[in-house]
Amino acid sequence: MSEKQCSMTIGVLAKASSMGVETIRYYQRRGLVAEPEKPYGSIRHYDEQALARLHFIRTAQWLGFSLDEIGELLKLEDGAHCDEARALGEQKLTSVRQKILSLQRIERALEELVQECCAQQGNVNCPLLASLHDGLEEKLGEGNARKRPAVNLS
Amino acid sequence: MSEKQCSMTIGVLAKASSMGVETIRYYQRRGLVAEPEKPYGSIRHYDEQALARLHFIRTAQWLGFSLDEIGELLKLEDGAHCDEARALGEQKLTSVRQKILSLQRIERALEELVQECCAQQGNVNCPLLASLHDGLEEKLGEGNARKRPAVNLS
DNA sequence: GTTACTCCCGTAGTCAGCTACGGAATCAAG
DNA sequence: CTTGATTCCGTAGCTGACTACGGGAGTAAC
Repeated sequence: MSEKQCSMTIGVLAKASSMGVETIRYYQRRGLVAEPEKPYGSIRHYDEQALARLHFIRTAQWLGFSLDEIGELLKLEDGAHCDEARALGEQKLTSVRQKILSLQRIERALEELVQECCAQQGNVNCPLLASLHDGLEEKLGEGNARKRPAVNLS
Repeated sequence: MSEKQCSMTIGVLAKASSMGVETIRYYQRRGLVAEPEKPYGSIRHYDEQALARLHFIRTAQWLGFSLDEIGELLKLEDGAHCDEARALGEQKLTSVRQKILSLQRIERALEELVQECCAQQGNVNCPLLASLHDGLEEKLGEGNARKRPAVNLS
């Protein structure tokens, strides 16, 4: 179970990790995954460790770490730098919490706008569009109106 | 107060809206802001309405609307399409709420990881890094492990 | 009337994280 | 030994929202 065929081509590795071949090659170029030496012929072979690393990358990515930050984490990989890893985790936690707060403010504003639209059906004046024109200061309390998107909603 | 100098150059408009000149020109190219005819000479002049539109764009952007979506909203601008505007608002509200849920799951996972790191200071084995290796299935309940970043934390 | 700033316009570059393309080499099956 | 899939490698394209550059023209101040 922990020792499959310790020799996958990149295509097999891609399937095993459900990533694209090109993605893995991209990670190699970024230095996140080592390129194994070409053993015989000229085709590289990958082992369980490579698969584990892809797993690591994907999990960290899910937690919101960028590829650069994942690079940092991988430098601490031996487990001896718990403090640094924790610091990175705490930073990320802070940014996640800020993002949640921003989104909750946005949620409340949108909620109100949509409700107002529901309340006065049939009227010609749309309160949602009106609020976009007039700004949302009343709805948000001053100081909350940011210049740029508070959050990337993809 | 509502009628300043009804004739700003793009530079003045940029300052008034605290956007860059290039940004405004970009919005013109995208069709979000009208290019006024060149009146005398060959320099365009903008009025309060242009400023209001930039305000609209920024507020909508803060709410998480993309420039494309803002284009949609602007097509409804006369206020007669309250239903469509509300529908767009509801869609956005749904995606905001999903994003909040994702972030809260991430928050919980990070919280636990950081706490474990704090709990066993001085140990060689870092539980945060270990979890990234092993995956977070235990911490998240199966089915939550997404392939790609759940959220853009910029 | 000269200097210095701003505007106009098109094009191209930036960031992140991929994704695609094209041509040569290699490998496995028949 | 040929066919067809896969790999290798470099380079280029994609998305979204800007941001920068370069050269020419207009405009304002002294």
